[in-house]
Amino acid sequence: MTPINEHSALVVDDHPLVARGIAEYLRSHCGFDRADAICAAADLWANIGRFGAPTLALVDFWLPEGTALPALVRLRDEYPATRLMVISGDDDPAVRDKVRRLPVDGFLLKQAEPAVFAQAVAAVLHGDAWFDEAPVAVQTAGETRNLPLSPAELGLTPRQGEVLAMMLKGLPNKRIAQALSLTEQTVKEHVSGILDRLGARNRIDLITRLRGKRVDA
Amino acid sequence: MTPINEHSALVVDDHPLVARGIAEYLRSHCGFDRADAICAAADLWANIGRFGAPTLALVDFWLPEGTALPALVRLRDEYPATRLMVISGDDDPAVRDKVRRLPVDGFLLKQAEPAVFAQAVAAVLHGDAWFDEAPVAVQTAGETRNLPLSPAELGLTPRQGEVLAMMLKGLPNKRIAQALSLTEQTVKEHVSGILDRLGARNRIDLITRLRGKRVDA
DNA sequence: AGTGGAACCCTACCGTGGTAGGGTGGTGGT
DNA sequence: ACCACCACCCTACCACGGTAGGGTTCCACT
Repeated sequence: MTPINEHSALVVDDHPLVARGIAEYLRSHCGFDRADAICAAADLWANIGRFGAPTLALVDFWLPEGTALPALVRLRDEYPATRLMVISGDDDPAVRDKVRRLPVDGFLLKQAEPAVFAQAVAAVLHGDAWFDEAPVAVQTAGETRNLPLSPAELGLTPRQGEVLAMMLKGLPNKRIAQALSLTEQTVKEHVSGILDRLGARNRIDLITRLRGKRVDA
Repeated sequence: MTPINEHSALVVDDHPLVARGIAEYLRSHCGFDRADAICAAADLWANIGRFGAPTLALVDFWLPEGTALPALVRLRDEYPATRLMVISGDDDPAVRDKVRRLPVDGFLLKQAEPAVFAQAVAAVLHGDAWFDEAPVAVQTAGETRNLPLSPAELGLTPRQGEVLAMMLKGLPNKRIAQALSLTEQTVKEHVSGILDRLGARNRIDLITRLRGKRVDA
């Protein structure tokens, strides 16, 4: 088994190279004698069985199987001495919230600077908690992080594209009409055309089908 | 400047540790003499100015500023000898599509196995194209990759939660009613309660506001 | 015993969404 | 000159969504 003062770490992330990169960093810059990279929760238990409980476990919130929540509570439960940190790539407030209620010692965004990373790891090893603050006014995720579709690639006319874009913002026909200086009726016809082309029964069906997507002008 | 047969690489990714991890891997496993990690498109030009154009550039599709598209076309334009690969963390078909129309030499998912990574890099260096195939039946992104909200944390009654969940799927009142064995009218009242509580004018407003979110049971 | 809320049902009313079926004018292609 | 397509306008009709009244049961809390 591991000697008393040896520091070992486990990194769990579904991106093999990311896990390896972080593990490597822990070895070279954070004074760990051993750091293993793991890609699935299943391998986690196997690894612990072989090498014993690590000093620190860094676990990605999103794993291929879903969230890491069950794995985290089990880890905490079975190996209470292991320090637990959660890392995440996307800065979703809901994720922060969930993590804060979890029995873990720290939370960190993957886009953190290596120096911050080292600082956080040191703090957690020392017995302190380390929770990343939300960066101010960075509302990337939902809005910026998806590609606008062009009307053409949906088989729509330019005008239909404009109407669709406004529909997806939740605007009613009347508002669309006045925004485009049209009759409500003309808008309705564009809407009918769009629904027909995209195979949706009504605008709600359309919106839910295209949920999260955007269309440009 | 760099000697003729030396291989240098540039890795651009907004997650510092990821960039470093990949760069490290390129050095240790892919025969690169030099591999720099960069986090923003801006630093890219500075680095090239200092060390010359790299043999290979690995660029994340999503950068803090938005997509890497402008940087990619400029790279290809100004340094046509540099082999260009795009990497991405999320497997969005729209991203694949955009990349395929780009003047780049390869595309790769970050969750690829290191061995695949090495293989792809070797192929591209050799002058071949390397485009990752979409994994079959992995529809993670949109669906699985967000946390369900509980009715309670939205200030809703359990029943309202059930109705809301179905509303967000785009179901009309009538369908919801028969699914829950209710009168359409009763559903309407739940809907009114939900709209009222969440401050939405109508269900479309509601759906667009909560776009991408899910609610459980 | 009384109060309040949640869940359920009812009738009635009205605004919006969507379809049908008609029309005009402009543009690009053959 | 013709056709096809797009964009725009019109009237008329009906289904759906949502509000506003009214009501009953059951349960939890005081």
